[in-house]
Amino acid sequence: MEETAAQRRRRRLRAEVTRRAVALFAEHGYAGTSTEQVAAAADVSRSTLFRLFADKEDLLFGLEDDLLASARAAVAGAPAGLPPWAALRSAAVAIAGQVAPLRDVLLTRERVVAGVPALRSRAAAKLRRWEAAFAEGLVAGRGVPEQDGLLLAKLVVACFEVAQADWLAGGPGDLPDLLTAALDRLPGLLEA
Amino acid sequence: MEETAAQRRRRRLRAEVTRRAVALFAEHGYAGTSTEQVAAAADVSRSTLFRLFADKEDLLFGLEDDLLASARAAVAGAPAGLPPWAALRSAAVAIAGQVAPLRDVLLTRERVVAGVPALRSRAAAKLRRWEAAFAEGLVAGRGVPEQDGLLLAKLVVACFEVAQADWLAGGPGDLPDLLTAALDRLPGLLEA
DNA sequence: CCCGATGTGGGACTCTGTGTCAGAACTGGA
DNA sequence: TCCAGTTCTGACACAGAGTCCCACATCGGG
Repeated sequence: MEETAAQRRRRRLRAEVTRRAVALFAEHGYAGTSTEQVAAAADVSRSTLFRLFADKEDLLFGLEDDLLASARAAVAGAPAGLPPWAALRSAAVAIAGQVAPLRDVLLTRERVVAGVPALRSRAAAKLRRWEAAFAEGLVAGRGVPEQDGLLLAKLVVACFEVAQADWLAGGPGDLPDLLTAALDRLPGLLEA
Repeated sequence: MEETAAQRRRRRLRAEVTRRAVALFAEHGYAGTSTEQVAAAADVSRSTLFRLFADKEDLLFGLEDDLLASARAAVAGAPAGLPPWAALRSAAVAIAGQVAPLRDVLLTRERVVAGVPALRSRAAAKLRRWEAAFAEGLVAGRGVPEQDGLLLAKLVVACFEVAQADWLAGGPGDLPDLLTAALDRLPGLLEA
């Protein structure tokens, strides 16, 4: 099943609407921007808006969904000889490289999300989907026990999160390097 | 500042309303239960309901808030000689002991939350508040660097979560033991 | 050219969450 | 005991989110 023309149009429309919505939120605040205003700014009806996005929050979090699938694949597809943790590391670093070009959008979103508890919940949920994706890659592609897979995934996402916060805040180096540094710090922390 | 009579009454009222709300949600589903029905079942007005709880979701998640503060204290108050990770471990195991008697309520809640994405977001956010509490205990009470504290907190919460899932699902042993087991498994996972 | 399927806009509706307001209940003090 | 100030409560009105339904446009295949 290739990708139909309709699907392609839908994706482009989603991306465009997202772009304008984030801009509006950044300017007038999240609560201060109604879905009607977003719809108007994006030249669609409110009906269509809710057909494209599950809810208002989805306007902010629908961006990196493509990467989720590739995360799962990257874990499962790592060299077969690698032990689980090493495979996970390499996959995470690879994803980090793909996240890099999104820095500006992520920064803007971060600023909007920070002030709204409901959005921070949603962000947390998003991270759990990352955990699930990594875990599934380990379990399905490498036969890692389910509990161990989930635990490992949580570890790597925790490092990712810390590294990304550092990176967005303007820390030195690019995201993959910061992530590697965080991952390397892990064993030492458990001993101390 | 002792606790005023008004504060005590408010807490008891909150607990009672929560009890009835969870029961309603379990019976008719979360979406299928309006805040008006909850208010009626709890013999308060809708106004009062929203004065007691921030929002509808809070009816499910306001239960363990007391434990959050005690988590922070438990970390900061662990024996001064203990290294950070060991202090964190002992605090977490202590908290696990206090969670144990809530098993039934937690199970009911789990069943309601499982089917509603928005509630799962909220649950994720709740876990992050635990992370923040543990991290703050480490940073404020023991001078651990902020990033390390957050990372360690995430590790311990990840273990807690895995252990609690196991415990609620009927795994063998009580929560503190399961938590200890998960914590012990951590170093091995990083090497393999 | 027609026809069914899919996408879109419009509008009505329910429910959540906020704000206001008047009155009830409780407080400490004369 | 009564009074004045404060706090709590219920009733109501309102804006916005999200759902539903229907009429209309648009498009690809016979």
